[in-house]
Amino acid sequence: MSAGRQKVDPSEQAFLAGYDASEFPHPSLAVDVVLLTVSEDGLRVALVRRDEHPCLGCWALPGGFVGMKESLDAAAARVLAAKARLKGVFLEQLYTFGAPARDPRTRVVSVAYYALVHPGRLTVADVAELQLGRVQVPWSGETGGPVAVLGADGEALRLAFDHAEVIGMAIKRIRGKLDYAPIGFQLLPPTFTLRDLQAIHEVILGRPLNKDSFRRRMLASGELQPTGEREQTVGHRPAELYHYVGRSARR
Amino acid sequence: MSAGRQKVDPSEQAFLAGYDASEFPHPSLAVDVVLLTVSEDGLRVALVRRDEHPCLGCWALPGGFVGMKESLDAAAARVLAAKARLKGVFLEQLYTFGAPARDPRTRVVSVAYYALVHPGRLTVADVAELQLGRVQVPWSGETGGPVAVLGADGEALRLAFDHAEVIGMAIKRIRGKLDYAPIGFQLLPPTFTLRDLQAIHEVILGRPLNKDSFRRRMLASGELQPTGEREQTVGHRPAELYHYVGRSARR
DNA sequence: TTAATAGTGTCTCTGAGACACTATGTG
DNA sequence: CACATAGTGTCTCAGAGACACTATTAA
Repeated sequence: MSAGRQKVDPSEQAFLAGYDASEFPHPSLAVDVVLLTVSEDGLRVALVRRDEHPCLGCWALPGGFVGMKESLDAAAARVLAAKARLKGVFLEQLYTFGAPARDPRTRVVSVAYYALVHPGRLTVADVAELQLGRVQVPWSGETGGPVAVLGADGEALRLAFDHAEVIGMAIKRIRGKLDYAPIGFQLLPPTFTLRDLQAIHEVILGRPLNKDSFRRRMLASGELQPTGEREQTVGHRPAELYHYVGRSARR
Repeated sequence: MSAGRQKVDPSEQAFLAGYDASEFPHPSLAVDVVLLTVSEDGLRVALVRRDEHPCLGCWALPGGFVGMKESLDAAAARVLAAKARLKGVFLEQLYTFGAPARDPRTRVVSVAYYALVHPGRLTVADVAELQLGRVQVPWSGETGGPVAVLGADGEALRLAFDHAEVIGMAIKRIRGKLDYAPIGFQLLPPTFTLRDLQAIHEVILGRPLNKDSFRRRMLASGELQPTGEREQTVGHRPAELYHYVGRSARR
């Protein structure tokens, strides 16, 4: 229930059957953001290096505590702006992780968000202690479970807390939403070819897609509008450039 | 991020860029459970009457605060056991609601869960101040948004806080998951006919379904096993009774 | 001209909807 | 018997996969 805990009178005590008064000190509340992007060699996630205990030297998702007068969405947006200098990107709540021992020091419940962005909008260099790890998904379909993340030199990164699970949950979610929500477009520049879009879908789903069927489905959706322009200098016949116009343009 | 807040040394201060130290008092953390069932006249949700301010006399979702050493899932299960005397029912996290002013007194962030149960397992009489309201969904498909809930005498109930939104989110979620997750079976007794199952699906989706196609789809899924028994005394040809055997039985 | 990819036309296969028909219970 | 619903067989239609073919650009 959503009652506050200012005055705990006997009637509220009775009302909250099963609630132990000794539990009144409440958990800390944080947000963690799974910032995903797709580069040429696959799916990538933004991680920051922890410079203190616990998990010193591990890599963690960008995160922060929720302010008292701040909505959860606002907290996630603030974290994204502070850690990755990003504003106005796709950002959606994912799941809330609250295992009692997920942080060994104290109780921290974390509301996880996921964000999607085109790599062109990301400038890793200007944010210290941030890297884009390569995500390795050890399951197919929407099975779910923890993932591995590889660093620049190909070795697996040590991930902090339950963040391997959190990233896995984000992958599972976007795989499920990919074919009915405008997710792929978030990972592309404003104008793109159908082949670009298919590559994004294949990277997210982790399997090849049928070219013909993909083209038909995308064009039939009415969410794409041809710009009349073509890609430049590609060494072969250039493809038409499209841009996303959303659901409303559907006839 | 999932760091605790025991010792806040300068390096952590720098690490948590954008985090204001004045915000350290953290929000209260609660769980609310959307307990849904399907009776003959439609979808129903369990509500408890608030007997104090704010929203005195309104109807609220069963809920409670999260204990310091209790997982979120455990808190939701505890609430369900305390308020509705239910154990072992389907229970899954839904969404976390954290608008700063959702509770007018103090900041309460609520992790919403939804539970599904067959009405035969519910005994409303033995729990005081609990009623099963009739859910009226004012949108179609998976549009989402708040719902209305009607009391026994047909008038709309005044719902506490943002609980109309929370229930709406639960409906949206189960509509989306209905055809790829074993949700319908949770709302039926262990043994049921295909017509029963179709009625459940129709109530959840809020629209009629094609009988032939529904039968084929369900039988082809391999998740149903005929018991060899038939329903009794129905005034016409009795239908075969099935029970749910899960995904593993798929060939 | 050749290489490489863009884009089209068409065939088949599968699943959903529609509908007719048969089967089997109660009153 | 009539009546109501269970359950089956079959036709059609729409979307996905497969594949052949044409189109268009760079080198």
